[in-house]
Amino acid sequence: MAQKPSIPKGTRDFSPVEIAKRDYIFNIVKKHFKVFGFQPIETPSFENSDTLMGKYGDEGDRLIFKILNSGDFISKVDDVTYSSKNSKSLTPKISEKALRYDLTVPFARYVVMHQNEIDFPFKRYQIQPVWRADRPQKGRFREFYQCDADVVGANSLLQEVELIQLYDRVFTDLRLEGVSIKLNNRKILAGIAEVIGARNNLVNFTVALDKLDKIGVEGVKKEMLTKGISEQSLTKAAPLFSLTGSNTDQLATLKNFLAGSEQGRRGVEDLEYIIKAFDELGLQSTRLALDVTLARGLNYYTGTIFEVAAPLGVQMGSIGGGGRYDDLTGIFGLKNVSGVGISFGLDRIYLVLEELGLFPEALDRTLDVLCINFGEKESMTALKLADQFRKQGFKADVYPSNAKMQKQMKYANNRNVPYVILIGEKEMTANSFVVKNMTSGEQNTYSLENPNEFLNTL
RNA sequence: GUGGUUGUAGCUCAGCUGGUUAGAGCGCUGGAUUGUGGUUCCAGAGGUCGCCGGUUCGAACCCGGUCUUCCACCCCA
Repeated sequence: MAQKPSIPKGTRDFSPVEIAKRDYIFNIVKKHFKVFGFQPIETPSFENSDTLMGKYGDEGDRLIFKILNSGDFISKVDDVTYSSKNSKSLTPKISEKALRYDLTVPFARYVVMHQNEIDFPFKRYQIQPVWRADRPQKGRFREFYQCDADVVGANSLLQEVELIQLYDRVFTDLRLEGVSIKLNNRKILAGIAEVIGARNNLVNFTVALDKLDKIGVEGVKKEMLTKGISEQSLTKAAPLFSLTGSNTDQLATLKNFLAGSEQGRRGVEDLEYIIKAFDELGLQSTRLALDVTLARGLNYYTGTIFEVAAPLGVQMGSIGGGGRYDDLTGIFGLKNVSGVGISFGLDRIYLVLEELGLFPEALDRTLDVLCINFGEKESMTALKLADQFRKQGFKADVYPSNAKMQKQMKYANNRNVPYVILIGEKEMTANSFVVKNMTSGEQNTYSLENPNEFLNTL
């Protein structure tokens, strides 16, 4: 008996319309990647486990899909490990490969392995699926695409400025208005922790701070207290919970607040440079917003932190993120190579565009003309005509069988074909073809000698 | 990984405290219409009620497990 087929949790099939929409986004993103001078690379879908494990924190390790070794792997496990029933110690003995969790760490690995062939600064983009053994939710999948652009080997903040421009160009081109690019700096977060006396608790402090817009001031304070941050520290941090005003105003407040921390001051300088640059350069459709509560990717970001929020009113987590990491390739033995990069969350951008109805209508036009099949002789003539159309780049097809007219028309209708071509006995003798406009219902006759007369109207 | 939620026809969903043969709309197939779709009318096909087990004279409905969906945590694109 045939069983009902299914696909794993958090994965999806993509139908033709969906592919057309995905390609639409891909192509726009790619176009701008190229225009900004980025070059594409690809890396394997799976890596050696030690390349990935330990790079994303404990939480990340848990979410990495491990690949079982081939062969009789279990017999090679020593008895002690085997009977310990401890997943953490057993896993490395039965699995030495894992599915890629993001594109940044594999890129770092790539840079180290190919350092002698690469001309630095190296700007690369990469569009490939990644896998996370997460629990799915809306806009959260276990297999999804990331589109990354990173620059390695350049310390200059000019890169940050360019990456923000890149975000701006892509979202403008996608006609997605009201996107905000949130900006912060790891050095500022470290500076704050230093100033309020929570230096040893930086990660807990920032993770809690990151939730400000979600759980409110009281919620954040509560979480910080339970994570061992003192009452005095919280009192000192109070001004941060109510930062308001323009980016410049906030920077001024921060500068003051962080005067006692060298690291903090450097972070402020970084942000100041970037924000000032945009006073001069301007942005097309996005908004740049300083946000000290932003704390992403703390496991490797060391400088700038980016996060892109969908337009107000759209219920969706971040649609992009990125940052600067001074030491990423250091893990793989290459010191002093700075990197900065951004990522587009393709699947989420898709959902946002869908929700706002921003996909061009033309995307579902998968066929420009369909020729009705009237029989053997007629279909041969139709095929010749279709061939001429195809040679000129139009999407043309001939219905494969001499089915009932009604059925063929219905097929054309369901496929959203704008023009149907009829070549029957009458047309054959007159050496002509009839074009029916499926929107208006109008019909026009053209000569088979000169099909361009019709094509020129398309 | 923790807590909750969902699953009935291809799709969206009804289905009473557990009681004969599980329904609707849309879609599909055929006909009205032998060269005209999208509108209309008529007829028809299509369901192991997610899966496995239990309670019961009797289960779509109650219980347990499992898979899936969505949500809140954790974390994150």
